[in-house]
Amino acid sequence: MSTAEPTIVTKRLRADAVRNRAKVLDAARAAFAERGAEAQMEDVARRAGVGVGTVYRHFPTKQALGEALVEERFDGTIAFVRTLLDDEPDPWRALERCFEHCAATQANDRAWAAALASMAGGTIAGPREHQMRELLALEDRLLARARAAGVVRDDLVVADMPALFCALASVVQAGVVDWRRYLELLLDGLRPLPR
Amino acid sequence: MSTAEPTIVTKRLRADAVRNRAKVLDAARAAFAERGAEAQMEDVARRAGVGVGTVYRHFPTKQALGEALVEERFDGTIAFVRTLLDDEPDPWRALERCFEHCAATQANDRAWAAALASMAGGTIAGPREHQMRELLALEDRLLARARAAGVVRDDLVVADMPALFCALASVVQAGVVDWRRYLELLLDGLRPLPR
DNA sequence: ACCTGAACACCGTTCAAGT
DNA sequence: ACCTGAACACCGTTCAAGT
Repeated sequence: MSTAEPTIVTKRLRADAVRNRAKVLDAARAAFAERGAEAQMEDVARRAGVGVGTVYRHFPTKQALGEALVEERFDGTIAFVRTLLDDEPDPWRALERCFEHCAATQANDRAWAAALASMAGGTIAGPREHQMRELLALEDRLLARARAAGVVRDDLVVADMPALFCALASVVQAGVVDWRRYLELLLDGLRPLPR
Repeated sequence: MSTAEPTIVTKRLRADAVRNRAKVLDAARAAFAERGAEAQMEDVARRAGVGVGTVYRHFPTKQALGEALVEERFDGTIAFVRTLLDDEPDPWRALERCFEHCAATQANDRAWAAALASMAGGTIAGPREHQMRELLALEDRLLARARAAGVVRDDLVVADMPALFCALASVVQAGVVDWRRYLELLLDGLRPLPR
C-alpha cells in the first residue's frame, strides 16, 4: 500500500540530447494527435528532424512514446480537476465541466481519446495506473459533493466513472457529428432518479 | 434515391471452393472474435487449413474479410430488431432489449464491437452504410413507439442512436468489469425529463 | 478454376559505425 | 554520450507454379 510517487530518474542529458528530446515530443504530439496509433515512427523522426534511432534512444518503443504523451494529458486533466474542486462552488457544474474538459481535449487528440477509451474501459492496471487512480480519487470527491447536494442519482459511485469516460471518449474519438449532444444525454442521465 | 438491395453476384463455385470459403469464414469468425483487428491472415489460413492465397482468393483484403463478418452481425441484429417490432408489445422493453442484444453479442466478438464503435461513431458512410441505415430505420420505429408511449424523453431522436451505440460498444469492447451497469445508466438516462 | 506458399512491401525496431 | 540510417523482423498482400 505504498503511496510513493513514481520514481523519476532525471539523468543529466547532454544539451543536444535535451533539445532532441523536446523536438521528438513536439513532433510526436502532432503526429499522435492527428493519427492516433496509426502515427509512424519514421514520420515522427522526420517531423522532428532527427534519425529514427534518436527517437528510439529517448523512447524504447512507439507504445512508450504514446504513453509519455498520454501521461502529459493525465497531468493536465488531474490539475484541471483539482482547480474544479478548489474553485467551482457548484457541485453539478464541477462534474459537468470535468466531463466537458475531457471531451474537448480529446476532440483535438486522437491518441488521448483512444487511451482514455481503452484505459478507462479495460482494467485500470497498466502503465498509467497511478494517474488513473489519482484522477478517480478526485472524481470521487466531485461525486461525493454532488451526491451530498442531491444533484445526481444517489446510487452513482466512482466505480461508474471509468465506463462513462470510456463511453464519452469513444464518441468523441469516433468523430460523431456532435459529441456535445451525447454529453448532454450522458449528463442528464446522471440526475436523480426517478425522473 | 434507389431502394434496390445490394446486388449479390453468386458465381457458381467449384465444390472445393465452396468448402474452403466456409472454412475460411469459420476460422475468421473465431480469430476476429478473439483478437479483433489484431487477427492475422496467416493465422486465419492456418485455422482454416488452407494457404493464405486461398483466403485472399475469397476476400481481397483483411479489411474485406472483417467486413463480411460484420455484415453477418448486422443481418442478425436487423432480424432481431424486426422481431422486437413484431413481438414485443412493451415499447420500453423493446428498446431495452435492443441495446441489450447488441451488447451481449459484442461481449463475445471484439471485431463486432469495434465495428459498431467506429461505424456508429464516425460518419455513417462506408461499406456497411446500407445496413446501418436499415438498422437506424428500425430504431426509428422503436423510438417513435417509445416516445408516443411517453416512456422516453421526448427530445430523443434516431440521430442520437449512433452515439449511444458507439458508447455502449466501446464500453463492452473495453472489457469493463460490468457493462450491464453502464447499460442501466444509459437506459435510465433515456427516460423522460425532468427526473 | 482453384490452390499453394515463397517472395515482396511496409513499418516497428536494432545496432554498427560515426561524431 | 549521443546520433544516424541501413538492416532486420513481422505481417499484409501478390503471383508464378502446381493440381
